[in-house]
Amino acid sequence: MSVRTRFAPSPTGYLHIGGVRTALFNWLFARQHGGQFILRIDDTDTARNIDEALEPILEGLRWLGIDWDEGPGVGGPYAPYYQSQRSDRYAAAVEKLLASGHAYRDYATPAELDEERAAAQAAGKPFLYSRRFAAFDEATSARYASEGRAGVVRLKMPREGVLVIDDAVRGRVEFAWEREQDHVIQRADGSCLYHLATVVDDHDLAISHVIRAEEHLSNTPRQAFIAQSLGYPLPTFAHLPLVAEPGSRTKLSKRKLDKYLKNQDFKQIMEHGLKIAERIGLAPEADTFNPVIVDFYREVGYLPWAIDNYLALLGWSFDDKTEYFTRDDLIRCFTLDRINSSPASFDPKKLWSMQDTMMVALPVDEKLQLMLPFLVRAGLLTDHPPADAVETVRRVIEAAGDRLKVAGDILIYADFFLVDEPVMDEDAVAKRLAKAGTKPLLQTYAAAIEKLDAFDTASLEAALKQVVADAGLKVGDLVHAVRVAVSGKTVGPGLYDCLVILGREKSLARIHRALPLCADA
RNA sequence: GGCCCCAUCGUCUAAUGGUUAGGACAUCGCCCUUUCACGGCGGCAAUCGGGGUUCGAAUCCCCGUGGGGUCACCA
Repeated sequence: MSVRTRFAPSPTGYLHIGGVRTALFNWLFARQHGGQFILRIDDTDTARNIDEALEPILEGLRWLGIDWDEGPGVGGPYAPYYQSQRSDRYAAAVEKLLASGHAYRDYATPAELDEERAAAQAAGKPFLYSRRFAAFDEATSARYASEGRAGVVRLKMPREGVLVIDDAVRGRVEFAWEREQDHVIQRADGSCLYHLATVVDDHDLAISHVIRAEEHLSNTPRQAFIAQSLGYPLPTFAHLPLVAEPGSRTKLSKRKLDKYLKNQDFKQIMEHGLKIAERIGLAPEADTFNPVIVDFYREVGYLPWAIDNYLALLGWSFDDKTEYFTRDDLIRCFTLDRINSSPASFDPKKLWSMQDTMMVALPVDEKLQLMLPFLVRAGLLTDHPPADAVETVRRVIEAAGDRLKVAGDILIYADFFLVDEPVMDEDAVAKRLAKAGTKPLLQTYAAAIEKLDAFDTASLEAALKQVVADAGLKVGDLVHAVRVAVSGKTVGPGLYDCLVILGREKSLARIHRALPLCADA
């Protein structure tokens, strides 16, 4: 039997980092076995704007390189891949379950159900529906209907025995049938619910392995019941450990951003992202600008494979040492039996570190291609920048070296090269230029580099050392001042690299322009 | 609360009965250094508790304890 896995997102408008981990594991498993990875859209509930709410999810997956063999955009032999378009299959399954006595029509009102639930709770007993308004034949149905009651279809769960699931991650798991509710599978309006739909689809699409998060483990009995009642063989289940909050074991949730921001590591990642977002005019208040959502990383300029690689290690490991994988290596190494069963908390610092390592290793040309769009969006470059501007950026990237952690960092390191006049940071000026004695030093250095034969890093450095030596001072007394004078800030690539990239003329102009900011001494 | 799952450094994890319990991130110290960053060297740091089984337990069993998930006409 060929391996077929699926990722079945609901069109919610965003791709959750935990969802990506699930998708990734399904994808890896399918790729390793030469099987198919299917994308199915579980939209049984949401009726409106599916396209709009789905696009960010598809885009996120594409960006991450998680490609699907069947599903939206690519079609496939089992189309359609939207649950909203498969309702006739579900209706047929419901009829079959009704006919075989595995389900029944129920006419209890929500209030009557609440009453039973409250009574059970008062008695300290687990709630189990009495089936008081169940209709097992047409006549009873008709009678309830004539009373104005609306009917749903419920599963008629077994009330004895145990279900044994052999989970690929957790091993043998047992459930007592008597603890299972008579879940609703079809609403009063005839539409079907998730559990029914997912079982029918997994069977119809010939899914061999259902790899999903642990939160679905307790849903498994009702799904197994539906499958068995319909005569379907059970797929292999693999329940993944939850992706938990930083420093905790609670499920990671998009809505708890405020809480996570109290975590220093998380906060740092967010604030760094915000700094970049601000420069490219992104609305940081946007719902999706959140490190729990994949969009955040794409917009800030992370490398997609860094996300994949990091996420692969959340709940899975290859051995005691290997942490960095190429795409092919990961596909080759991945196995279900090395998936962990305890929750794994999301550590933004570890992700950052992998991102850092991968970005450093990236060839300059590739960095350039990733970074240019950020400069365009920030208005520092035009849509089709002239070759000399691109060359400047390339030289900045080389000079900045490993200071560039994400593509968006180019905005912090390249901005002052690309404008006529750098923005002078007040604190930087106060700290490095306003000091007494700085002005004559700068003037002397300006005069020295004006006369330099070769305007290169070695000559610039030698000249600077000569100037401070003549004045009986230290390198630090001048180098910081020059940096602020030409760039407006205290941090950046190596100073001599900056001067060379700017060129003699601009460097001199900037130093002269900064002189009035110095204290008169 | 019922049911289910889980339990090794702060975090991700390795060790599938025999290791001084290993690695990575974070952290701390030192070195390098014109800023920032990188890098180098070193340090701190864990088997939840109690009983068994065994020559021997992080590993197997039981009981506690703790954490988590789930209990919808959501997915």
